[in-house]
Amino acid sequence: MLDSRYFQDQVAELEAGLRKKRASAELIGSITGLARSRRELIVQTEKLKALRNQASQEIAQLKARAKSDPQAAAQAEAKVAEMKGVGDQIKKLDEELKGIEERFSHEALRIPNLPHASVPEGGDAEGNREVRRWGTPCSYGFAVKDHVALGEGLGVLDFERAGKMSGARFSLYLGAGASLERALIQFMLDLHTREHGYTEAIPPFLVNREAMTGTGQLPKFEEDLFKTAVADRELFLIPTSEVPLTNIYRDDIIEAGKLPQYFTAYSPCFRSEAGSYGKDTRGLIRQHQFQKVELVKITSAETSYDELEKMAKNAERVLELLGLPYRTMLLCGGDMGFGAAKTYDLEVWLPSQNTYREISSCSNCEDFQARRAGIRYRTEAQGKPKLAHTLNGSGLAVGRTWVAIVENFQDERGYVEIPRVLHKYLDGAPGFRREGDHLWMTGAARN
RNA sequence: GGAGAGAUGGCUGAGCGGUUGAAAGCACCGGUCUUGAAAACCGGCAUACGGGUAACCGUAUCGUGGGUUCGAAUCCCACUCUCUCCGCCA
Repeated sequence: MLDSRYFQDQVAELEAGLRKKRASAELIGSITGLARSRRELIVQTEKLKALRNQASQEIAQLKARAKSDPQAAAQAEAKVAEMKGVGDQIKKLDEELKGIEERFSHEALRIPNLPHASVPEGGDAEGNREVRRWGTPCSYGFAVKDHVALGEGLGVLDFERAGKMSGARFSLYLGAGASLERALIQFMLDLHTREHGYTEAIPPFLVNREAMTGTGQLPKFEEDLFKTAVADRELFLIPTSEVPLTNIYRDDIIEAGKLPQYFTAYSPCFRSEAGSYGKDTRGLIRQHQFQKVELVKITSAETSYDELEKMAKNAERVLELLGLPYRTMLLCGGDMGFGAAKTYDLEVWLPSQNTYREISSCSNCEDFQARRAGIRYRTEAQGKPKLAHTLNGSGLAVGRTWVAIVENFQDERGYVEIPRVLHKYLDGAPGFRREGDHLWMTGAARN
């Protein structure tokens, strides 16, 4: 949620920001009027409440004297009668205010974050700016296969059986395929906890409506989520562990000196993919369930942009250690997500598609999530709490990393060479074969 | 799933329906004293919203939501969560 000053005194800035983000200016709609009515109603009801509080004290004092002073008793009765109407009036105004507040937050919660000044103009991916490129795509002396052909060929990936039990956009990894996925998770977590200073977490994978609202998935994007309702209890499957990790400090005040906080977690992620019909229907690229290692930072307002740069580097490091060519894109306003003020996307090279595909997205949400979720911090022991800044990034999407490894490191036999940093996790595992210094995924672990 | 107990400020813990934002203690911060520290003493110490250039003022908040009342931490109802015991389970 945005600072309420944008709905009152800084409407022009709000409009400019929304324009840059290619968000409809209709979003502003009635919100400025609602903000004004809200303020007026608050002034009105609070005046009445002050009157009532004062009268209540007078009544208390009069009643205390009433035993010995019949006049005081009569005065108390009169005061009570007088206040009867005021109470009703307050109740009426409170109801009216509640209605306004509901409409106000209904709209305010649906307005996206505004982009940082350094975000380029642009309406779609065309407007993104490449900031870094690493590695050189390999040239192959044979016809490259995509990861589906390779995975099914090795017997480590089975979409047909996954479909039988769950439907389209689900996958079944088997044998060496599952081992590779698990090794990637372990490798990423080890790297981020041991070298990048993140605290590992295993958070809940089902969260409530408040948590989803805190990070911005709700109320606007409910149709993108899987929801469970068991015995009247409403829970949502997380679309990313950004949600539980960021909510660790929901409604908290973090004491001075405890920032920044870094968290990393592996989790499955669940997305309905409503509205992506026909896109990426083949393979692991777009699934209802996928695995991800997430990075989340809670920082002070002063350091969040430095921390964003570091976070993007942390994610890039994973690709570099795996030897996967990538480029880093600074997203333009129109291509950014709802809560982000600035986003870097990492895109990995996929030979079968002859292009770079998104594998990580690192964003600074500034205080947008913190305001919704009530995440604050103190700069000094006695200081006023301030809204924290929250950042999140993939470190990385595991399924897509699996795809990139299988495709980039395939050979003519249809085997996949395993990057050196993964050897310690996979050497000796069924479905892998050592040839000198090299380790290959050869599949055939299945009977 | 069954039975019971509870939820008050950073923590512990009082609180007859009426100056209770809330006693007391601890913790924390500032000061006096001290060569320094401790002890002792004095003072301070919640958050949000609204008004005001500001000093400051007002309102709300005692798990959450409703109700009764001129007035609710205190009474009533519903819900949530926590703890204990039994059952079940990884």
